[in-house]
Formats: sequence, C-alpha cells, structure tokens
Amino acid sequence: MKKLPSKLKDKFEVNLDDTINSGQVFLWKKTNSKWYGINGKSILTLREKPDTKNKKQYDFFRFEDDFQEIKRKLSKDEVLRKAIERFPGMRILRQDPFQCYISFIVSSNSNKKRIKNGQVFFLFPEPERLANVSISDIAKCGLGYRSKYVKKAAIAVNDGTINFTKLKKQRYYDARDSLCQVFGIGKKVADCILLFSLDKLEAVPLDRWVLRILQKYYSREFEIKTKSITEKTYDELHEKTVDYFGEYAGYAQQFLFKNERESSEKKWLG
DNA sequence: CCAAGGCCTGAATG
DNA sequence: ACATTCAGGCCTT
Repeated sequence: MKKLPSKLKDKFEVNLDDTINSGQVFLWKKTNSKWYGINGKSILTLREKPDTKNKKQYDFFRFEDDFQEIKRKLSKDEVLRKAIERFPGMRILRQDPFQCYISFIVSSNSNKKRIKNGQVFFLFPEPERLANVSISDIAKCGLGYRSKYVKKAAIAVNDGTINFTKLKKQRYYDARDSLCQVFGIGKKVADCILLFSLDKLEAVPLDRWVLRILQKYYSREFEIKTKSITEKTYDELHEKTVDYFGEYAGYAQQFLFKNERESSEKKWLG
C-alpha cells in the first residue's frame, strides 16, 4: 500500500463497510464491492474510495469535519483510543433528515435484522405522500404498533410542526424538545435523528447498548444507578457524557458502540 | 416461548 | 399540586 500524506489521508479517510455497518443507516446493500443506498431523493453508489469532489458525497460523509482533530480530541481516553484505532475510518454520516426521522421511529424496540432486511429500493417517500397513506397500509410493511407513530410523524412534517431546516439552526436541547413532542419519539430516537441528520454532534443516543458500555468501562466516570433509563436519568447521563467526552460526544458514542457490537458478534461466532 | 438497538399509558410514590 | 418512577403492553421475527 502506498502511503498518502497523512493530513490528506485523514481528512478523507473512510472505511465504508465499518461506516455503513455501525447502526446509523438502514437502506444499504453491497453488491460486487459497491454499496448502493438510498438517501432521501438520491440513490448513492459508493466505491471504497469516495469521490471527494462530488458535493453529495462530500456532504454525506461530513468531509468538512476535521476528522483528524476529532479523533485526536477523543483519544485522551484509553477505551476510546483503542476503539478509534480499531475503526479509524468509521464516520458519522449526514443523512436525509426525513428518512432518518422515520427510520429511527421504526427502529425503536425493533431488531436490527428486520430493519435491515427491507428490500426497499425505492426512493424514500416524501412527507406528503407518507402523511396521506392509511395506517393499515403502513402496517402492511410489518411495522406493527409503530404504524401510527409513522403516520403522525409524517403529518407533523407535512404540516410544518416539524421543520428540519429550523431544527438545524436551533440549539441542541431546543431541537430535541421539539422532536420529542412528536408521538413515538422519545429522547433516544430524538438523539439519533439529531446526530445522524441534523448536525448535532453533541447528541448521544443512550440505548441499552450504550448504557451497558458506560457501565462496563466508565463506571468510575459516570456513576450509573439505574438499570433502565428513565426520563430524568437520561438527561443526567447525557450531561455527564458531554462533560466528559466534549463537543464530539456523538462521535465518541459511535466508536464505542461499533467497537462493542463488533466484539460481541465475534464472541457469538467464535 | 423468549428476547430485542423504546415509547406510551396509567397508577403509585415522594 | 407536582414531578418522578414503575409496571405493563405493544408488533414482529
């Protein structure tokens, strides 16, 4: 392998497999060493090496982030440093907000397999379209009790109650509060939407996995009393993680999550 | 039958 | 009266 100048290499460094398989995107499929995926109104075709001149890809991969600097800032901690070393090319993607919003509502209390198995290779529906589909039609996709959530959420976007452009400009907490008004969105789902599509890198989705990770490696730093997360403990824990990890806490979460998932899968197989 | 990448509801605590 | 917590249910694989 030829060595690239380290600065250039780091800025555009991407490991596609690791990035796509890190629980942040759903509608992607790999065929003949190329990844095909849906992002809102776009179909993206990605080779291992991204096209940095392509604006869609540039935005999608968040190439404007100083990735090198982010990783450097997060590497003060041994656990995180190892996770970053193991997956140095894993990026946080900037997804189409509406797709991200609906996807994570659907993902709640569902399992990974069923989310990823969707053979959906249509463009993602527009809010208006989805807002006017009947709940029973939505349910035909196998969404169960979440069908109602999806419909209501689509309506909220269609009637302007939820405006992604505005949310992007708002402060983290304000944007999160707005999202949590939507039926079917709690703090965890809101944080996913904020981190993966609305540029809030301080959002830290605290799901069961992350909670377990924090208990396992950071019991000293974050004293965690409860087994499950309640409204209030979610906020307390979020504040602690941002205090500790800093402004890029969302990236920290992503590296830790990926690392732990990968280790546990290996254990399973081996 | 159980667990799984939450959320909502209603009732019980302080 | 108020804020929090708790238990149970929920669709699907």
